[in-house]
Amino acid sequence: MDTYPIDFYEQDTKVVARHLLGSYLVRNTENGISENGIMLGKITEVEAYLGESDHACHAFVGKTDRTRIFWGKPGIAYVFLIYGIYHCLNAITMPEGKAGCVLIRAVEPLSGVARMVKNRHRSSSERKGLACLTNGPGKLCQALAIDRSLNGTDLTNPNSPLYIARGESSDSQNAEIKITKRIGITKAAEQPLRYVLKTTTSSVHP
DNA sequence: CAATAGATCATCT
DNA sequence: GATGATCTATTGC
Repeated sequence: MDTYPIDFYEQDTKVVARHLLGSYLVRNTENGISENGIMLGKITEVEAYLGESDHACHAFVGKTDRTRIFWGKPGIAYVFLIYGIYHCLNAITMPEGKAGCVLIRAVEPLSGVARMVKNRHRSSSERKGLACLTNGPGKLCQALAIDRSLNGTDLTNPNSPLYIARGESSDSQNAEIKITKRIGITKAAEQPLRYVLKTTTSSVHP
């Protein structure tokens, strides 16, 4: 699978966000034993966080131990703990020296699904089916075993335990993308910076 | 079904 | 000592 080069992530955060839709999130847990340590999902929902000027972005507060990564190399994973329980995965964007990131909010499970179910091991999630397995930032991190130990991972390197690979048609996606306000934030909540793939296999009425 | 309370901790003041 | 870029379980119509 082809990863994106660094200059892909150097683009404007909104551009990167839009193009990450339809790309693949690959988790390689490489236990050295079985080659089936790979879990794979298609990115279906993201949000853009625009750096120092964006009140909702962690980088808004300036450089601290936690946020310094924002101004570093693009194409790097920023993983943080939220509400003391769940993790969120972001890809750092913009050239070195400028802050920005894209939050991965949802993926469609494609490979290694059994392991994802196991990682989540909620009895209720088995009842609700696959649709509820990775359709939230905290959920997908749980399913793909993503935690703060992966903070700083190079997402452009296919040898990383976690990386992002190109989708099939990054061109003709414009018509399939829905843009809405970001979810779950209290600051700068009005801006339309959430990007959703319309091809949501709507799972209604269980 | 819609609304909401509670879990739980790294980070920053 | 307060605060979340969330999720689940529970309550109340």
